[in-house]
Amino acid sequence: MPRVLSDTDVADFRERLCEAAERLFAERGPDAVTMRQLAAELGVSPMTPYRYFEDKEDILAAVRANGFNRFAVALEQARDSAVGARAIGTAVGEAYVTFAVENPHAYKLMFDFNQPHAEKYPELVAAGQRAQKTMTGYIKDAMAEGLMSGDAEQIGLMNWAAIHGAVILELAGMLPPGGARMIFRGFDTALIRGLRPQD
Amino acid sequence: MPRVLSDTDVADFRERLCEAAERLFAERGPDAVTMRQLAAELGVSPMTPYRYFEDKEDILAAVRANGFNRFAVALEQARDSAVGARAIGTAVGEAYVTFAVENPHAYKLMFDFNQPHAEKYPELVAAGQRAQKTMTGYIKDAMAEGLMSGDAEQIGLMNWAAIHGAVILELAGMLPPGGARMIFRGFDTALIRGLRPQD
DNA sequence: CCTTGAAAACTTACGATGTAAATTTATTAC
DNA sequence: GTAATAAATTTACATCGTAAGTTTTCAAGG
Repeated sequence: MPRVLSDTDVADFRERLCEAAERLFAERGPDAVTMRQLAAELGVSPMTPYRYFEDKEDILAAVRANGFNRFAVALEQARDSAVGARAIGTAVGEAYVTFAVENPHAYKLMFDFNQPHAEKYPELVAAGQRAQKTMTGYIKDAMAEGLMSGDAEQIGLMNWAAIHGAVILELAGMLPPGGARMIFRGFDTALIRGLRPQD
Repeated sequence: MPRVLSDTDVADFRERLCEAAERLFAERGPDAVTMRQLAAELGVSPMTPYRYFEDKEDILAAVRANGFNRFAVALEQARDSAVGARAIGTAVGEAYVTFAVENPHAYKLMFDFNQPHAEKYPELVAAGQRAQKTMTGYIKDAMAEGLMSGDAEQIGLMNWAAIHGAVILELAGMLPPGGARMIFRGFDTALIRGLRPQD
């Protein structure tokens, strides 16, 4: 009887709305991302998005998941463009900083630690883990190549924490522009030296 | 003529309001920090705070500055309780992690990068720089003692970024309790080794 | 074709928020 | 006591997310 939305209709709408949200974030800041503005961007009424998303939180989770997937792609490309654990580590770290600096709004949204109930969105969790996996995966390779020794898991977290911390300090305005990249490079060399086997 | 507020009256009110805001943050989360709730906590009408603060943004800036000053005190105490650059570095790092873990809401608010126009609040900037100074200051001493070589400013920021990243990972629930401290200790030893002079 | 009925979209409405404007209260100098 | 004015309150408004109610749209049965 009635017209019914196909799966691709739904997916299309969700995607267009996410794109509009990212555009608003980047061009007009977080305060411009309102339900009414989003609807206006798509030329629909303010309540229409509620047919496609649970609520605004659900929309933000989808945008974050999108961001994490783009982020993961950038990291994976960097990893695949380098040879050897040492070069891969550097390339991935540089790509990490580049993504954060070029997509500050996306990065801030992705890692906003005031986001409640992130665990309720499995797609978001999966996208985050995909990025994290690339960030930390090459540590084991570095150990296999004899570049490092220690607990791979902890060293991976260490490296990830360091870059993340540097980026966040820069995005918070507590570092000069380009500061995060410089700090990463310092880490890159110092950690490699400090974690070298034997001593 | 009319009653006029003394400077201490103003300072008192501002302080009591900041305390109420911190309490609301800690006990009921960010969404509970509304002008009406704040006013109710002080037993005044919702518009009264506007006699003492520009707007809500100004209140949050004051709360953040408060947090940074308490943070700076904790770091300075740690620095003054240890002897020798190596021990000071460890003590300050431990104090950093302790403050963040014991004051998660304050810490999150202080470093919330979604806060716009932070540069408009010189008191906040000064408080942040005060903390930064302690975080990075002992690096020069470490160099004077022959423990490290390199750019002191950059190494200080490096250390800060690493601890900050680890803390944020823990506050975001991505590390087990105590994980940030473990990661910091890993950094502490690895960086000392990696930054040692000559090689 | 037309009717029909449910899905989808829209319109309206509500409570909450930050805060501007208008109003009332309180205090002090004369 | 009274006038003047700072401080506080009350009222009001635009905007937010979204619940509820209404209208539109389109595929199937006659």
